[in-house]
Amino acid sequence: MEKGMPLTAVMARTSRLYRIRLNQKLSDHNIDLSSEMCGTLLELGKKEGRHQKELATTLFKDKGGITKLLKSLSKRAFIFAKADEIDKRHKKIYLTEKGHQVLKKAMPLVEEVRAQTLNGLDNVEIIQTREVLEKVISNLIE
Amino acid sequence: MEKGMPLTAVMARTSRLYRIRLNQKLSDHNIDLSSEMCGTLLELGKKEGRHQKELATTLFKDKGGITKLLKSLSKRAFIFAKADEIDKRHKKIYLTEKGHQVLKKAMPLVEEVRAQTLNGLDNVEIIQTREVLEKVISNLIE
DNA sequence: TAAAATTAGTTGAATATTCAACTAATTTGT
DNA sequence: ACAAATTAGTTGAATATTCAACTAATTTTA
Repeated sequence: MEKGMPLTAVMARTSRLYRIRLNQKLSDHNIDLSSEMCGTLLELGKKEGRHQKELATTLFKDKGGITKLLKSLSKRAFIFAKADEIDKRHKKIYLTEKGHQVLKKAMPLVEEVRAQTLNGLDNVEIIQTREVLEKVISNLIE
Repeated sequence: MEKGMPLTAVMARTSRLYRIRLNQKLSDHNIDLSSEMCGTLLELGKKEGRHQKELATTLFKDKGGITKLLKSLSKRAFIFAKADEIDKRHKKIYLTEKGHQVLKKAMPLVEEVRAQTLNGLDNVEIIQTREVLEKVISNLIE
């Protein structure tokens, strides 16, 4: 890797490579999910019926982005939405049975890629790296 | 930031935020460049006449991606291409006069955003973080 | 040297990102 | 109560990402 490359470029490259690896792993197992879709199902797996807005925040998507992502997942019949009866601006998002099934198949693959990603790193390195990235994030947020 | 969030998600978020900041800074100064286009001009500023393929490698784009990026820059008349007379498969890429001018305006803004990004980090942190990211990259490359 | 493999680049499709304009529902301020 | 502001979500446009199919030029190899 080039010495002068900015840290942000190294980060961008790393996250792109991670995404490629996970996409590949899922596709190798004939799972019709992108890594972003997969991340969304993982969040829904933790707790269903969450508001679309809350999912967007958790997944760091803007509101346009989450709309498109959920549309892809709906098209594949992995999720469905209900209006929140109390505040009709909100949509509550649920996994379908098919969504539960695909998530169950995807989870160990996500874990495999995560393990590959962190292979040979000790906890101290991981924690310190997170701390630096979080400092950078707070520098970049207003 | 959520404790359980994977390191790769933190990286993705960080590089997205960086890109947003730079896009914003450029647009605030009425510079018609995205952060990716800007990065491309910066590379060309170091050395012109480079092969498209070489630029792609340096910028971590695939060949489809670099084609589209260079097309955007051509449309704005910031670059032009010549066929390599020795190996006609290659295209050599150059900055136009307009490209040189916009690069000159953009450079200090890139430097501002870089400084903002790294504000409060010491060199040791930056170097260690790069090392961790490079380990992750080598884990993810085959 | 002719066929096969490789390399550089283009294009199109699907997804992803970012932003701005828009609608609809709810909350706030007076 | 009602106008104004806010909030959730959709849509469309431009850019960006990833991959696969394709062309054209060059190199390998048998």
